[in-house]
Amino acid sequence: MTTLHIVDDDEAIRDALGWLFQSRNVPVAGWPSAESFLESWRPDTVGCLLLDIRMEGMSGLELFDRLLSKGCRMPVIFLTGHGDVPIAVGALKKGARDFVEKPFNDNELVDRVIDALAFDAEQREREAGQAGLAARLATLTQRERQVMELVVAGRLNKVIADELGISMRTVEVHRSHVFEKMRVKTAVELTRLLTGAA
Amino acid sequence: MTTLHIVDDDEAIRDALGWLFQSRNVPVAGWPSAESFLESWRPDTVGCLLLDIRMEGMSGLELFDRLLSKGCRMPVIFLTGHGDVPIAVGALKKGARDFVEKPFNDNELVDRVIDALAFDAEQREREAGQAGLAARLATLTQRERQVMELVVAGRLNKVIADELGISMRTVEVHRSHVFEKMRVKTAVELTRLLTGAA
DNA sequence: GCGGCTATTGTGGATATCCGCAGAGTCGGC
DNA sequence: GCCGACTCTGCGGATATCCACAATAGCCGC
Repeated sequence: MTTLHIVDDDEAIRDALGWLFQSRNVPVAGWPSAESFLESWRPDTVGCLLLDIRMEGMSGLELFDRLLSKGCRMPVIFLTGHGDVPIAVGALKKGARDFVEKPFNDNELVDRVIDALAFDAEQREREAGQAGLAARLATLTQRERQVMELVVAGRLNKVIADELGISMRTVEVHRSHVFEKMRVKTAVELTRLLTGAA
Repeated sequence: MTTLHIVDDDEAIRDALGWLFQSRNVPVAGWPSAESFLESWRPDTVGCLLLDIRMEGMSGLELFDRLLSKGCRMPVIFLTGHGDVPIAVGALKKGARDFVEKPFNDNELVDRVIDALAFDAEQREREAGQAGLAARLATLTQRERQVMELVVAGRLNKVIADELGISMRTVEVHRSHVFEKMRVKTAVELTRLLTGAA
């Protein structure tokens, strides 16, 4: 289980939520403002976000926007005592995970947070696989990448040789280097890797 | 542009919406109840749905559920004068396209409907490609399908022959039949077809 | 300048794939 | 019973792919 980040400018609420989640064995971190969380956020911050909408300074919605533009993919649950439908709809359409009104039912909120944390874990697992892939892709040279793209496009070696204006033999060399670096044995496996198939 | 299906038990609202959308050149069909629309719905019904939540008889939400279980993929916009946040959040999380409160702004509603119609058109375009694929897949025999799966899994012919307990030559025959029926020339192309790559 | 990386090409041989020609057995429909 | 399908198999040859061995050349850093 990873951390639930609670951003709310009301210390009493942060404390109450802190107790609630710690009693359910959900690790919690509290932040008194959108600014403070934004400052401490790093691309490798994991878990989920419980975000109050109305706060002094930056609002929860604005924090959400800023995080999105920074590439943050953590699931976000909005919490608000002033929630209205257009705001909820807008937040969800932008990609928020959930939207809960105060006063909330403790068990329900816990369920939603756990759901969001599970989603985050799954998402990171998926991305971990992609990270290894990206690392292997990074070891390819330009030429190898070109050849790889044509191989994955279904071209035969002779056609690739034509298109790149080099000999078939050279294509074979690059091709085998690609297979080795990408740790596959056939063009089909490589295609599956790059198109993200099971 | 395809049809906007308006489901609302208030004739005055249906009429008003009908005028609004017809003036914007959006074809409209009106339904006085969830039941009436559900009855007339067919898997090839296209466009988008504008659904009132509170109605005599079946509610808009229930209609949505029923349509989903029938495999309906039309984008749905909920319209309600009694909307509250939990309902909106629930509807959107179930896959509704949008959620609008009455009273609404005419231009905004039109924009959202047009957005939903465009989404529906794109979605059907994507599915059209898949339909041709499905048709070709249907022409394969059991054996050809088995061979195809192993080919796409990256196995060599000799391995496939082993796994199926048949000779390599037979695998080659099935393989070439698969290529012919699926209209591809290489295993890589076939893999791309089946994994839905660009 | 030497060593390492990249890109290039060739020869030749082992494997794999693609295909036409030929034949055979099963099963279901007319 | 014959015909059409699906399945199975072998032979041989044309292509394609995989790979070890061998070599040339430019670029970059130590």
